[in-house]
Formats: sequence, C-alpha cells, structure tokens
Amino acid sequence: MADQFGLRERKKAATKAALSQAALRLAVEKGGIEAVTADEIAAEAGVSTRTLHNYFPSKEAALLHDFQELTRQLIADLRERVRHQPVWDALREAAIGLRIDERFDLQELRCREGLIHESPALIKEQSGQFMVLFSEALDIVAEATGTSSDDLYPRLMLGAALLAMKTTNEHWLTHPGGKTLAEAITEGFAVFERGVTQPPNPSGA
Amino acid sequence: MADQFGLRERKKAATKAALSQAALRLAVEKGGIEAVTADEIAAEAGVSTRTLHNYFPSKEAALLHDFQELTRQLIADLRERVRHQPVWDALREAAIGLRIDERFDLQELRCREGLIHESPALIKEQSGQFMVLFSEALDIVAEATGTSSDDLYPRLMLGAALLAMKTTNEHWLTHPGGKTLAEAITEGFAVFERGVTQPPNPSGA
DNA sequence: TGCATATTTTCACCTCCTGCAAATTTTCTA
DNA sequence: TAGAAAATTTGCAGGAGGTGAAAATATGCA
Repeated sequence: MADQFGLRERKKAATKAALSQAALRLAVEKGGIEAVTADEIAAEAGVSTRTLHNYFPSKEAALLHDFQELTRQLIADLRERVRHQPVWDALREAAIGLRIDERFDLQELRCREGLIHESPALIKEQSGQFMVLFSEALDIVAEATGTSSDDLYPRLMLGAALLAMKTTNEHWLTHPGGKTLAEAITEGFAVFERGVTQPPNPSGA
Repeated sequence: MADQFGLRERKKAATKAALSQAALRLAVEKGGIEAVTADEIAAEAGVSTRTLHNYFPSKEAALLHDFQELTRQLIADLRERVRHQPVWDALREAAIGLRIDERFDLQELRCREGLIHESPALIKEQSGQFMVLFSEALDIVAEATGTSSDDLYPRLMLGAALLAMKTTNEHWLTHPGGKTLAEAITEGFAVFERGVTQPPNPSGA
C-alpha cells in the first residue's frame, strides 16, 4: 500500500493499461476476443505471455480492466457516502460520481460494449466481476441499513441499484438521447423508487 | 423436434442427467468443482470425455443443467402468460410456477448453491446463463408491453423480476423461515412493486 | 434382416493458465 | 556510486479444457 505513486507502481499501472489497450485493439481488429490469443495480446503490449497472466487471470479480464478499476472506485466512494447519506441515495450518487461520460472515451466504451455483447466469455467475466462487486457492496449496505447481509431486503436494494447502474450506462452509451448520463442514471434509479409497475414518467424514454 | 419421447431422446436426457449428477456428486465429494476434472465426471457417468463435451460446453454447465432446464420452462411459461396477463404478473407467476420447492430435492439444491457460491467459475457460468435468459425474455417483455427491446424500461422491469426471482429463491433455500417459496417470491416482487426505498412491510424478513 | 441415420469414441491439436526457478530490473543503503 | 536486497519479468514444463474430424458403434425403420 505504500509507494502509491512510486515509479514502480506507475510502471505497473502503465503495463496493465497497455495490456488492456492491446486486448481491445486486437479484439476490435479481429472482430471478437475469441479470435485473439493471449500470446498475441502480450506481444502487442511488448511483454511476455507469462507477464500478462501475472497481471490478469485471463485475456477477458484484461479487456475489462477499466471496469475493474471503476468498481474499486465505486466501492470506495460508497463506503464514504453511507456515512452521511441514506443508502439508496449513496448508491445513486456513487454511480453518478463515477463520471464515466467525462472520464472515458465514448467511442472506446462503445467498442468494448459491442465486444462484450457478442462474446459469451466476456459476458461471463463481466457478470463475475459484478458478483464480486455485489458481495463487497453488500456488506456496506447491510451495515449501513442496520440489517444483516443474510437478509433479503439489502440484497434486493443493492441488486436494483447495480442493475439500474449497469442498464442505464449501457443504454445511454448506445442510445444517447440528448440526456446527460447523470440524468439517465437518475431516471433509472427513479424507476425503482416509484415501483417498477408504475408506468415510466412522461419525459422518460 | 419430432421424436419428443422416442427412446433415443430419452436416452440422451438420461445421459445428460447422469453427467449432471456425476458432476454434482464429485464436486461435493471433493469440496469444489475446480477439484474435479472433466475426465473424472465423464468416467463417473460412464461415457467418454468427448461425449461430456457433446452435451455440455463445460463441466460447470453440466453441474448447472437443472437451471438450464428451468430457464427453458420459464421462457415457455412466460410466453404463454403474457398473452393474457400484465407482464409483471406474468413474470411473478411464471417464477412461482416453476415450483422449485416441490419438484427438486432441497438438499441437493442447497449443495449446488453452496458449490456455486464458492466457485468463481460456477458464478460466471450461472451469470452467463442468466444473461441468455434475460435476452430471450426481453423480446417477450418488450413485445408484450408494446415497447422496443432497445428501451430502458423493459430492461429494468425484467431485470428486477429476474433479480427478485434469483434472490428470493436463494434466500428461501438457505433461510427457510416458515414461509412457502411462493410467498417468499411474492414478497420479493412486492419490494419492487412498492419501490425499493419503501421500508419492507412489517411481516417481511 | 439390412440399410440409413445418429451417437459415441478416439485422436490430434490448440489454447489457457499456473508453478517454479532463473534472469533481469529497480530500489535501497552503506 | 557500488553492491546488496527486493521486486519484476521471463522461459519452461505441464495439467486441464475444449473442438474438429473421421472411425466405430448403436439405433430406428422399411
């Protein structure tokens, strides 16, 4: 944990990013991650295959590196927010607070989204990461609501929040309808606030 | 599609079941699916390794065979129900209609649940299957609500329903609190009907 | 029964991923 | 700054997963 910004840590971060970029580049080029081997990705990034697997457990994980990073931030932010906010608000604002629209290249995100959508392996990897996120966040949510992580309610609430976040992000990315991402997320969460059986509000898509 | 009940089809179903059972048995025995090889499962079921992969793409898929079957039934049932029911009700009643509590051995389900919970590979496999289920059901939901499957709302509603189904099933299985499964599912769905920010009703867990 | 069809098996092959130890690089310290 | 100490990268070997193709076997039907 020390050395947060030492040269060593920065080089490692750079290598990770290079591997992730290489995976994305090659996958787009060849029309699917399954058409790319781990060897090719490593070569493209200028490291050995073994090094790729030192950083990532699989080529799919390499491609999803940014998401991994986002979940880390989400968890950290959430942990702070629940100290002075109702959990649901904390979840929504933490989702908005990621500022995906401002911090990432949308073209690149859309590429990745397309690749994921087409690849069973990537879908599984992403889903797996979401489950990890769910587990970690569940402890936070349960504690913040004074319930147990064994209870049904915190699971449903957290699940709804992650669902809203993922769904609205993807939808906004592929169907940008003049709204900002923050607005889209807010609307997505609102659906669960007023009850899913309530018809969507007039201004919503 | 012909020969629905021919000897051939029944033998294939039996082999599939045998493989699935073998996978479960061995995984429980060795304390995790990762401790079991595809070869062992095939041997236990009395077929060649290649045959295992003719039936299932992976040993994880073999272990989750029952769930695969359940999703097929859910889709079929849902397709019928939306013809004469509001979508949300159709989703809830289709979930209840699976009658998991009556048709499966609970001990066995709990074993599987435990194995899944412990294994990243199984979590991914199950999540992947859920995404397939989501895709197929989405077309049904979108059409039934007169919306497009590109729209945000049907995705959120369906997602909420699947989340409620999965979460309540798991919770009921591991924390049977005197309620029937149908009651538990109904309560899970109710959370999304009244809005997740509403406190759980007095009688709920 | 004997032919047509479907299933199972064998086999070769590629890729993924991990452990381990050697080699290399970076950092620290005297 | 030289050299020790620590961390990173690499090569290598090997187990396991998974697929294509063709041979072998089993099944269904006229």
